[in-house]
Amino acid sequence: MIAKVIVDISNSEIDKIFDYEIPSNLNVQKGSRVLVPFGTKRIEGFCIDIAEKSDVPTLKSIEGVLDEFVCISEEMLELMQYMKQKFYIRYVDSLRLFIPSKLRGGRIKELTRIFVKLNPMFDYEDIVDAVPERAKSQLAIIERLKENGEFLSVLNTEYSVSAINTLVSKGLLIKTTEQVERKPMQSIQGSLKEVELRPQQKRALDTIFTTQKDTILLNGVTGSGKTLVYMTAIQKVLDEGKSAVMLVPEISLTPQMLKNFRGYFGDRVAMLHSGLSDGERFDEWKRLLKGQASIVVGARSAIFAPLKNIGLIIVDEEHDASYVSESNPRYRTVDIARFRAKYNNAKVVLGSATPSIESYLLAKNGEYALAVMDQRISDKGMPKIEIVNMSNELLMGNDGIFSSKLESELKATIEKGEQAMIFLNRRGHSSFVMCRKCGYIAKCTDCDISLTYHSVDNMLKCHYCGKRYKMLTNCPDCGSTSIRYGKLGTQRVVEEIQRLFPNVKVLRMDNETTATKTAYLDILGAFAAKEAQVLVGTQMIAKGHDFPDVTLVGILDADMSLYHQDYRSNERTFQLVTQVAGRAGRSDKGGKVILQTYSPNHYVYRFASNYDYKGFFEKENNVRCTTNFPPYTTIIRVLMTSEDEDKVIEGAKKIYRELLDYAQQNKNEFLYIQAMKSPVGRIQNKFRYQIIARIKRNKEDQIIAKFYSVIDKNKFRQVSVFAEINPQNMA
DNA sequence: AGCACGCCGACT
DNA sequence: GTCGGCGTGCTC
Repeated sequence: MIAKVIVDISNSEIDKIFDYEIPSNLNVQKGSRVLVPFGTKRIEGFCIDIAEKSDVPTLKSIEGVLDEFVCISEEMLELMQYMKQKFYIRYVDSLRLFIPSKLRGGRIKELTRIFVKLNPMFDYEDIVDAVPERAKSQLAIIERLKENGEFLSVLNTEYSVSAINTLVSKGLLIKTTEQVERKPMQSIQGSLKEVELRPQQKRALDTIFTTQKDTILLNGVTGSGKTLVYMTAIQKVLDEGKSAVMLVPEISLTPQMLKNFRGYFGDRVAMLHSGLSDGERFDEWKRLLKGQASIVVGARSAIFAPLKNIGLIIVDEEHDASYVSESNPRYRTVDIARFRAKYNNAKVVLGSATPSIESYLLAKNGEYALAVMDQRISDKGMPKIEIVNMSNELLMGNDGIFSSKLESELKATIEKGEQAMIFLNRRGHSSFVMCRKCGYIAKCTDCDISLTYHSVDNMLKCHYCGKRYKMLTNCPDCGSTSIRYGKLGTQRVVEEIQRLFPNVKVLRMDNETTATKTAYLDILGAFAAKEAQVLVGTQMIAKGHDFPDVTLVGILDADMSLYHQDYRSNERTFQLVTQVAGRAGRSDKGGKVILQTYSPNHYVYRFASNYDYKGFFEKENNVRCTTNFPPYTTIIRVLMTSEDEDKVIEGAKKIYRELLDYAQQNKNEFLYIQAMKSPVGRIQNKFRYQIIARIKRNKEDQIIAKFYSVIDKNKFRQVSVFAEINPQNMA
């Protein structure tokens, strides 16, 4: 028999199917991991099929089978083929996503920890006698270990290292390695609360299980009880003997959220997220593979969990950018979810208070079923959003960070002993240019996209077409010289609050203060414990815990993402404002949101302040349609990088020429195609050049395929080339 | 990606 | 003469 093998080397030249003879003594199955001779080396590979015969004249033989289980299912092998044709992902790269990294490399390390116990060669009394009377801590350790040994890591927290080591070197204590069973977040236990479903929740469930469509968009406002709908739906498929996938953005995988699931479903839940060690991940993966767990809760990559017989896949916060993988392999989670749902005859539920324009349009056009929950569970309703015009503040002589309104509200909140969150919008790294007097924003004449200021050459640039403009010295609309560009830091905001309210404790949360994984939870925990009255932060504070005592939310610099050079900036700003506003007024105390902007009349704020998603959608959808942006068109970006600038330029020229040729032959399909230096011209010492095309959608598959084939054909040494579809950011 | 093969310069 | 530089091509 012949095995069709993908070798575990990620290289496009080698991402082919190789044939090997299966020796009769080996049990090689479709989906087995195998060891094969390859060139002069031995290498790991995946058997993706078994065949009777091969066209290759001389074959080598498989040398061994690596695991005692089949690690890639039939379903995943089909998914691999799908990912190849849909996202041009190499076979190996898909396969690597499907299995925990621990499995590769042939060494599955069982978790071992160092265990310390009294040397059983001696009697307890002899050991005590062997220690000098005055070595108090050594005696204490012996006493501690009299009955049972202890893990060294635990012992280290109780006694000094030197005392332990002295005993070990005397041979009175011995160290052994013990296997430990890993159970991530074991301490997290919750309890199930019996909650009656509200009519809207029942209706949503009804839609999920009765619709003929495979995908349901659940548009529920914050606090409408989506989680309960998810859990009830999962319970239902579990009762049918099926399994379920629950995806959340990485940042929402808080202990609280995991607790809910543990409380409801207990041991049937496996978790896959970035906080796990390789070993923990492997253990959880194996529990899923063996069917010991039938629910997986995790971030994006959990969509590849080795579950069988999936009945339901939930994608919470569907609009979140983290569902699109931006580095290789690049894929869209929802597409994978829909593939797996189709294969298993299951349902996909996309939940969000603020669905992406693309998803809502699909729901509107009948591709998805739509379920709406527009009422909050608490009777308080949504907190009122008040828009403050910062241009007026400037006219009144206030050029500070806070408007007088926000300052007085902050004061009142602090005096009442309640909490406030100050949100600083810093999405994106480059800054737009704005007139502080009239709110004029510099935009590209060709693209209707705001320009980005580049301090290096003091120019304004459009990141979509590459057009360059001179930096403004005064406003073309009102002539004011009060032109602002640049960013506001969380640190400065904290200082300002401390200056205004010297006795108030303030916490700060941003990229700098959350360098470690737990720092983020620590800060949120401290705030929840009311150790501080004010929390200042970036996007990070938009999601996460419920803080019942937060009655005021201030949004500074809302415009930052509004005028970011990105066609999605309106959508993102709407989502952000809605989400941040949802932090306020979670309890009976109610709440208030102050939104500071230089563009108080912008429709994003108008709709956001009324929590009018539908209104926003209609408007934004219209804008996308008339300006020819996605989802009505598709943007393709080809990025070429190299340490050698001449080589990238040479390669880019060649690829561009070929693509331009193709574009001219298909003039009707192309709205735009241009080659340029990337907005960030050099990253990690590599020069970056790009080709950007905007195309109509009716033949997009064909055109995208052409782009990939041109890229594939033009391989240059020392130049890496790849394509992105509707890129999330253009750096 | 590795690694062998192979064809040119400067060393014992 | 040969050690070793890295350009080219192959891996069932």
